Amino acid sequence: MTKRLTTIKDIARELGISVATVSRAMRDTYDVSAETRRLVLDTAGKMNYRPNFNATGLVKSGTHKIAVVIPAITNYYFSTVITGIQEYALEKNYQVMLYLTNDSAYWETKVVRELSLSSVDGLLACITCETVDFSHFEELLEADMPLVFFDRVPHSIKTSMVVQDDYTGACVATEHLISQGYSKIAHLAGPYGLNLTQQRRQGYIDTLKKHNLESYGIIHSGFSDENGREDVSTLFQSDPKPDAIFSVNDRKAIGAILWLREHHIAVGNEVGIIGFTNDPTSKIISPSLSTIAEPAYEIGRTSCEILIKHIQKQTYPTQEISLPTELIVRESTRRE
Amino acid sequence: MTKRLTTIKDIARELGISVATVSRAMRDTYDVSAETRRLVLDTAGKMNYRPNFNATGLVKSGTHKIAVVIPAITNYYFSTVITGIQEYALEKNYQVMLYLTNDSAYWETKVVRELSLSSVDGLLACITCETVDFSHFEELLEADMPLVFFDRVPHSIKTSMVVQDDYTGACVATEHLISQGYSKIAHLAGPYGLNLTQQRRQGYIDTLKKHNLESYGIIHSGFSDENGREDVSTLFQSDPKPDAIFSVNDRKAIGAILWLREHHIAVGNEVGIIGFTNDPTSKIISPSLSTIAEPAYEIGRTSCEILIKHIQKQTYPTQEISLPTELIVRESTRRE
DNA sequence: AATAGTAGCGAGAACGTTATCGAAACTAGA
DNA sequence: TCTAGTTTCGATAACGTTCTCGCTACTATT
Repeated sequence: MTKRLTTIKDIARELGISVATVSRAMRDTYDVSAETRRLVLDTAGKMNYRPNFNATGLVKSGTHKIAVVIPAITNYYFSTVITGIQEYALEKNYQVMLYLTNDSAYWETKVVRELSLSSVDGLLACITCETVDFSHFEELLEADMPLVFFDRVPHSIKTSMVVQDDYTGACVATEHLISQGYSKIAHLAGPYGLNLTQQRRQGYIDTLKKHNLESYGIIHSGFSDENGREDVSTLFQSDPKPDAIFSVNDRKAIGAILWLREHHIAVGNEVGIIGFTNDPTSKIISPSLSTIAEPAYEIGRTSCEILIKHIQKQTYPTQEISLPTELIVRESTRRE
Repeated sequence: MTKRLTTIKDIARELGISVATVSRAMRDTYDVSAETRRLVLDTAGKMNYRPNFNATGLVKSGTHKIAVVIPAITNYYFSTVITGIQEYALEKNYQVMLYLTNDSAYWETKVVRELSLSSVDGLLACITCETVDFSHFEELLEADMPLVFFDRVPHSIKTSMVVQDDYTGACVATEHLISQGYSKIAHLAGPYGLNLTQQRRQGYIDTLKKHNLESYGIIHSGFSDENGREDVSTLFQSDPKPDAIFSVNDRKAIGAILWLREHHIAVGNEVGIIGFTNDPTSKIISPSLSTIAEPAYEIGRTSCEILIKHIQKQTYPTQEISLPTELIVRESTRRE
């Protein structure tokens, strides 16, 4: 960037008017005649003028940028959420800065702490599996930084958040398994501490109780297909064995299917499996995976929408939004 | 952001010294005693000081930000590339701004044009399938904006770019099919105009010629599994039918497998299929998909590395880097 | 003891923009 | 013709940094 860019000073000199007038003409105008306005806009175009965001940000103390802090983007859910965020932000003329925490609490606090308050107008965050201390987020709130959480939300912080309806989704999933004739149902749960693993687990437990069924095991672990593989293997090494599995997400369910397939256990007929997410691979795997579809794109859009409302109006009230999920039936929960 | 943040003025007033000294003490120091430096750093920590990037950016005319312009992030390759970019950028204390073009040339030019030169130090781009006019990129180069392309690169612009070795990868893929005993090989190609579809297609053509084989059809279309589905269906409606397929990417290959499976054609035994990417679903689908693995993460890292070198040294020479690929053999190219 | 050199610091301009205040020029009312 | 009001604009001070000078006080050299 050695070449000097054209500034409003250059335009002012070119036209023989003051910088103040040029500045006024640029924005939605008052106090400036239609003619000079047109003149300014024309020469600005000719001189290829671009506003200097550092300068405007300095004086208005607001950059049109929002930060997104997220564990990863290499899976369907997160990448779709980000797509939703991005699209809404661009519509509203905000730019998004991306920070990957790699599901490490250390990186999360580091990133959030070093996130200079002056460089973004607000923050959209999805916490890691490990995060137990939220002081880095609380510091931001104390400095009046708008902050909204999505998907993985902390229990203790009072700010806006948007999630899918995890509890009802889990209820629907277990209900579906039961209605298909499965009765010995186990649950592949998510990592401890996360709100969504609690919700989905509780939905599972409550609908079992409602039908006077008992759980055939709950195993907590990470979100990967490898985790699902391991967990289903320990589940099937002990007696009595389950005849159905509700998995906290699709990736673990897919790991489970892979393991069962290798051990010649017929998925669907012998043991039913349902996941959560509606990852595209869930309809590619065979047998295809029944699942609870999450509105990932909408979660991205609405959380961004709420954040921008908070940014534009400090008094905007804290909101907790829960978006509906949808049952998608495929082969993995079908008997013959 | 109503609450006023602490500035170096506040620190200066607190300590009874000048802002200049505080500013010097903050950075890697010269002209400041060890004691005042320690003092400044201490009170800066106590007062929770964060540098104002707008101010530093304004005077140094450099934000520590880079922009990434990419068609989408909802697939394995792109999301992994971004992860690589992100990690290297964070190591070097750069922040990344994300712009999704949704594979639309209109959005690409819009985003790139409106990208204020003052808001980022450099640009990392992967063009859309549609892009034929590159003037929006050329304008940036004329303004001395560092710019490096990755994966999908334009043919006509003289700037740094990093790609995988598409040509050799395609050669290895077709070579593998031939060595497995397939001889009637078709190619599911990418969209016209893209450099990588040309390279992979040429690798396919050249190794066929080398073995005195003729092509059993080349069909150009998009990158989705739906495209693969459609193309393989038209391929198998006309005679003579191929006994193997080299697909420009894994998603199309997966679409092809799905179609063949539905039509009871044995993938592997009857017709061999090989893809390109090493998408995780390629080992989940059954039969599992042989493929050419792309170094997505490394492409992200090295393109970011080169961009930052360009940013830090205007005279850094233009580079064209080609990273090696790797053949991964699975079930889809195995005969009994 | 006189001079030169250096370490440490302060004053003030600059970066590009917006905001405040007031000045000119014009219009309208009497 | 004078006054009051309005429209359009210019000067100038901010915003929070960095950077260029230059000044002081101390150390080293002769």
